Amino acid sequence: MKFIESKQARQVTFSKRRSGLFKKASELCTLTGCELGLVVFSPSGKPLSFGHNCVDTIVQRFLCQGPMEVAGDLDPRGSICSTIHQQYTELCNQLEEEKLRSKELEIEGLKCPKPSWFDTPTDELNLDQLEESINRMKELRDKIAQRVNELSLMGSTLTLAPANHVGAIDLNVAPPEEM
Amino acid sequence: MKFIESKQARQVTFSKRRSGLFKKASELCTLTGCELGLVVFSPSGKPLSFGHNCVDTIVQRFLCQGPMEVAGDLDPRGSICSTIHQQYTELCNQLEEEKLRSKELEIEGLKCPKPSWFDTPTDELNLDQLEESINRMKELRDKIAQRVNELSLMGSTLTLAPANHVGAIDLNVAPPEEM
DNA sequence: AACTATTTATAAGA
DNA sequence: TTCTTATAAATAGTT
Repeated sequence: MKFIESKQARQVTFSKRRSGLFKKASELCTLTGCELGLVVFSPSGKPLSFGHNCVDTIVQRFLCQGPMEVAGDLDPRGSICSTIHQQYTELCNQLEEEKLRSKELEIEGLKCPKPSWFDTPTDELNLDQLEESINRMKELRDKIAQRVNELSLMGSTLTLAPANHVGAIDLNVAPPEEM
Repeated sequence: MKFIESKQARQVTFSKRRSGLFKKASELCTLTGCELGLVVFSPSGKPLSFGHNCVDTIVQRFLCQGPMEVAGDLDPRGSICSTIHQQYTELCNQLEEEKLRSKELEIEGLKCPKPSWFDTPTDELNLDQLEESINRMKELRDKIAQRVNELSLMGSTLTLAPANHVGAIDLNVAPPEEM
């Protein structure tokens, strides 16, 4: 038993034996209830599959994304490898996309503002840091004062609550022992 | 022709017909030079495969986690295919890793704290918000005072800069026109 | 595709 | 599982 040289005879034999093979496969399933998947690429490169639903769909999905018509006299044996190559290329693209996505998310993450000095618990600060906080409060105080003035010049109808009127706010930092 | 009820007879039939099927498949390949992949799960769930390396390894990857008996290695280019398959598997793993990384970065991004009220530009605040700022500053002032006291009780060798000594800090909110 | 001689597969029994 | 054998099925060669 060896390769049939005549292209025509080969095609006939393929046709007969392929249907025989599928029949045998089908019988095996009927008789023993086994699950089975079978893919055959014809000498002209056309994929034919048979099998239990789940197996078949998986095999088909992987091997036969689209109709695999082989143009001209290309070696049909190349078809599977070229399909694999297609899959491989697709995977490469997916990987590149994922990497890009990761990079974007990473950049986004770097934009994430660090928790404000104001929010760090006071009892974890040392004297230097406390001093820094005081200085920042001074800056903010000045800005607020400027903004209050700005709003009053604009004739805002809103006013500060009595407790926050000018001169009524004591923000001096005074240790308890001197209070 | 129907399902064989007897478990034993079914197993025997499976064994015989399975080898017959594989033989037919093999003959089809020899005679027509087609490429072919075949997977059968025995009634006991054991996967058996036949085919060209190319098809076989991929089918294995998709269908079989467990050990597998492989019959048939008709493709002399098997080593090339198995290399491609190795690369494919590796790519799959890389892709999974990337996806995991993206997911982690995404979760990290959601943890990103919102910018503190303190950091919002003063000149975008209205009187209510300014008042809120003043009140928060008062809270912070008290906490800082408490912390300064705490540190001095602990006998810290560090001290506040002269400008921030008790009584020297004027954090009163005073509009410029009254300064 | 259909026919038929021949080969091959396989069920049942061992 | 393997072997045997009677029978059934598949198929190569032909039309």
